[in-house]
This record gives sequence, C-alpha cells and structure tokens, in this order.
Amino acid sequence: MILPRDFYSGSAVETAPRLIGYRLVRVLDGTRLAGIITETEAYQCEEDQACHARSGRTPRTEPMYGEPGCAYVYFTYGMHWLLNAVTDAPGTPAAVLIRAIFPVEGTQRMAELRPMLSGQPGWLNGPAKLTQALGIDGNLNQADLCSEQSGLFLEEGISVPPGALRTVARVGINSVPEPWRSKLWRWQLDPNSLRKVLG
DNA sequence: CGGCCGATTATCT
DNA sequence: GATAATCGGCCGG
Repeated sequence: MILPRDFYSGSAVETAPRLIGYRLVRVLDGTRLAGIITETEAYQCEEDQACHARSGRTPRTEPMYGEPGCAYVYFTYGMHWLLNAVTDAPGTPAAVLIRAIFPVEGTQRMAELRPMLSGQPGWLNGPAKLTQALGIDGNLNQADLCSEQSGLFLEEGISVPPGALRTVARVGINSVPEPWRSKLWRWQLDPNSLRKVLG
C-alpha cells in the first residue's frame, strides 16, 4: 500500500522520524527500484534559516508551499539532485530531505546507475547518491508521492525497534545562524540497529 | 549584472 | 582535513 497523503500532513519535524523504515520505491522503465529509508532531515518554516523557504515563496521554493505528499526535487552544487517529501498544510513551507536508503529491490540496476562503490556497505548513504541510483532528477519535482502513476512513492518497510533512532544536528549548513544550526532535526537508524534489522 | 555560496561528493594530502 | 567540480538562486549595486 502506498502511503496516503495524510501521512505527510503534519510538520516536517514530526514527519521526518516517522519516514525512517519506510520503503522508497522508484519505477523506472517498468522496473522497481527500492530502498529502506535510513536517514532524514526536517526543514520547515520561513524562520528556519537553513530552509530554502527562508527567502520566501519563489519559483524554486513553490513546491514546499504546496500539497503535502508531493516531491520537492532541487539542483545544487552544479551537479546534484536532492529529494524531499513536502509536508504540512498548503501555504506552510516544509519538507523532509531523504538522506540515505538501504537498497532492497533492483539493486543491480541501481548499481548501473551509480557504479561508484556499488555493493559496498553504505553505498547509498547520501542524498545525492540515492537520487542518482534511483534515476531521480528535476523531472520529478512536484511529483505526487501518493500516486503510483508518478513512478515515485513510499510503501510499508521494516518496523523500527524502539531506541533505534538517533537524533543529530543537520549537516551542510555551517553558515546558518543559531539556533537553527544546532536544531536536532536529523534522524538516522543507528548503525547497530541497521545491521541487526537489515543485515 | 557580479559575486557569493550552496540541504554534496570524490579525490586528493 | 582540504579542495575541485560546476551552475542556479539570491542579493546588493
């Protein structure tokens, strides 16, 4: 079953940890590519100085102001695409960055799309690594994650054991002022639990 | 316009 | 640890 829209209707901080353990599915040329989400980050509100919406509503940030359950895919560093799930009510900018997955379906195809270190432990533990492996780019910006038609959606995954989640500060935002820089808005399955649950 | 810098990654030392 | 790669968004002039 595809995760319904109301799963995304809360804030980004509320939704980000809940997404850990779910299965991110990409249908590419009729083939299912999928991974278990193991790390997420929350970005919400124009006040959050790490959030793109700090500049207000612009063509780029428009997806964050839209329907929850849609994709916000943006281009950065001149070469990378990053995938977010939009959350919260329309008009309230919020999104959850998908930072890492553990491959479970279509691994061979994913390795073709991203050959570097493919198969090595943690080879999809980066927001730009997983988009490359799943064939995600700007064409999927604003795609509906609640519809199978989009070719990008979430499904049930694994059950996350109690205490398996770690909360840490967001990364890549070193010039962001306090208190935003130190918000513990990044969630990850700790390595032990990851190994125990996923091998 | 010009300049800075980025929700990153690979490849050096 | 440091840095190149590489380009669009945003801000100041």
